Amino acid sequence: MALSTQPYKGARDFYPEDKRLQKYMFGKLRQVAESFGYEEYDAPILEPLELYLAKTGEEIVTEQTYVFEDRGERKVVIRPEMTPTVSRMVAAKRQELAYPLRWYSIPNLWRYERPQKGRLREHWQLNVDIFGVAGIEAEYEIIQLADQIFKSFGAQADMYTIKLNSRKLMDHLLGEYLGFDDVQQLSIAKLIDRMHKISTADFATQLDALCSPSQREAGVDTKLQDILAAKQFQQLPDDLQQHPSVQQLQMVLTRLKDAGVTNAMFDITIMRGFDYYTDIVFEVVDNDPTNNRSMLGGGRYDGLVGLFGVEPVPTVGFGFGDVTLAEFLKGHNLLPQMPTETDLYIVFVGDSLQKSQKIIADLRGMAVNVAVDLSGKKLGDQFKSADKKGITYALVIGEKELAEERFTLKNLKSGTEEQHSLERIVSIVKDRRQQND
RNA sequence: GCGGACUUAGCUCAGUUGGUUAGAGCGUCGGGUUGUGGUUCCGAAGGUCGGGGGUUCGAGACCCCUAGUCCGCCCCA
Repeated sequence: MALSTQPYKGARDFYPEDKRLQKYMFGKLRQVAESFGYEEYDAPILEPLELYLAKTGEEIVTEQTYVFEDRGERKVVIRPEMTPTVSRMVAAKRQELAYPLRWYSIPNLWRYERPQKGRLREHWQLNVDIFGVAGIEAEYEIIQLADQIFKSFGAQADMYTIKLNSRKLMDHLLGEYLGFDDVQQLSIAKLIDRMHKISTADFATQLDALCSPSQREAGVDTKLQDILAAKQFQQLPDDLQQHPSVQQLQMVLTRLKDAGVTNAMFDITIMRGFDYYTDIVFEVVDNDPTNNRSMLGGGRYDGLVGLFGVEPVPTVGFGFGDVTLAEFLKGHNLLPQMPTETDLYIVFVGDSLQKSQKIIADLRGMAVNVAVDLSGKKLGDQFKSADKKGITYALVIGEKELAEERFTLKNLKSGTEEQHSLERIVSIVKDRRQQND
């Protein structure tokens, strides 16, 4: 049995054309984050198991992460997410950092589960966080940044929707307002989370099953369904409209609108899991019905840094996975041509390779990316090879060119061919590269 | 962890109710007289039909197991 050439389950090989796409996407992400003053950080891919146990149940950690014992008998996890790590880093330097702290990273993350559409075992995820701002200015800035990412890829406002909700609102609604106990709240929250996946009738049935007989009698379940049908704040009962969390959501949405973000809306069904979020949560979903899933998600988590035994630091952040981003870009036809980094492919007539070494070095010295044909094949095959690599320009060097110090530059896309000095060739080749950027 | 579909050449696939040496297109390689490719012409290589077991005179096809891929569920950081 021969060795398998497949990559590990749920992980991807990045051939140069795949890596080019990744470089393009990450480049834009970095550019936008940095334009808002966010600084890039990184951390080890391994973390001690305890870091995740503190925040999540043991089951989810041991069943859905890569966890193992190292040679020193330490329990180690390959990080499934970045938030605990960045919280740890901030806590470690709690006193000496300048707030508000604006950080971002594009970590490689792993989760142990069965791969499916838009969800692999290994992926990259942009993480953007702002630390030290208790007010909604933080939400406003972070969501604006998220929106700017989509715009930077050329997305139109009708291609995606930014949905906001508040965990405080939901806690108040399910707890004080409707009177569900803690266990019920958790189950109902999970039910609401997958509300869009099931039919209204199924939702009603499952909700009914979670209510006590007296709650059913009082019509609590229908009351909740009515509220969940609300598309705007005005459709909420007056009591809820007066709740501070609603006021805050309204303010964030108003500010976003003023900033030209027209596709942000209130969506009471957005739950964002159920772990560390403490207040406003948000998601960006693809409007393409065939990819109707959340691409980017985040919210406020004011409690995490404090878990490390330091004064808590209010935080708002989001994560944005590379797989869902790529699907969005493909689905909406937003991917540009991504040419190779190689500017020039040098082909030889006869045995001129050795005599051309200085010319090649000079070209590289002038910041041209030069690949040299070493095949010794006939000229036509050398052109074929350059074209297959996607390189636009081929430079022919033979006895004639070496003697005249004028070289034949062939554009392989158009088929045209001209003789120029080395300096002229450098400027032509660089012009083309700038047009692509 | 559970369920469904799929797996034939490097890639995309065809292969009739089980019947001789398993096919196509694209790609790859070689050639069409030694300084011009991507279009064309000629030719070639390339497959224990995912792996193992079974039924049968005979299996790419039928049955069982197993691996992998994809799609759902659970879960979602």
